[in-house]
Amino acid sequence: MTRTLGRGFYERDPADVARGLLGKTLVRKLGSERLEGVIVETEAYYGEEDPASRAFKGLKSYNEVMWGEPGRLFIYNVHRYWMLNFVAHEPGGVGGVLIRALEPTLGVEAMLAHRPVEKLTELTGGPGKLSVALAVDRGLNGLKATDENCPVHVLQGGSEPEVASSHRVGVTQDLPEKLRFYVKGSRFVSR
DNA sequence: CGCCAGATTGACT
DNA sequence: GTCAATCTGGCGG
Repeated sequence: MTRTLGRGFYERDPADVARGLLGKTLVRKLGSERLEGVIVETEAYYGEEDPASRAFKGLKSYNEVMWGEPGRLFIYNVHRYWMLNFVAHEPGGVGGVLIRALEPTLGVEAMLAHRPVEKLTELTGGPGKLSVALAVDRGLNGLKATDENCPVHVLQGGSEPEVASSHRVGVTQDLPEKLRFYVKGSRFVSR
């Protein structure tokens, strides 16, 4: 019997949560369909002290969930794509973890219906790609992923992969810390 | 209201 | 390598 990750998992420093999510299984329930993939790449974001964070400009209606309960979904738009994040921070803090890449394990046909591609590594190897494949959009923002009935949640257990880190991708102003984490050697990690 | 920029992607020189 | 698509919010008139 697999269980979903609870609030305690997400109520830590975002970098620890980002590392901890690697190797775990992300579940997307779509009606009667069930899509799954193993998380292979994440990035941590902090609050108003992090110039790359959506929380940098202070509390706004679109980013308010970053101040809220750890384990909720935080979804926002960049260009024409949706970014899937989990709210993660220590008690009283602000932050989140961006899911950047997955290795598809279940429901590949349904994912391909959302996002037709030749190679499987092109299906979920990037934050925008993965959201299209899993049909993630704004409508999921703020949902409690700690609830196993949530259409998006993460399972306990999984492997403990070898983790590598680097600076975050695509940000104009990064912090000195390396806040991007990925499974070493995975073909599904973006770029 | 109009214009700019962004944690992206894909098509093209 | 460059560049634009297309959505959302920030900001100035």
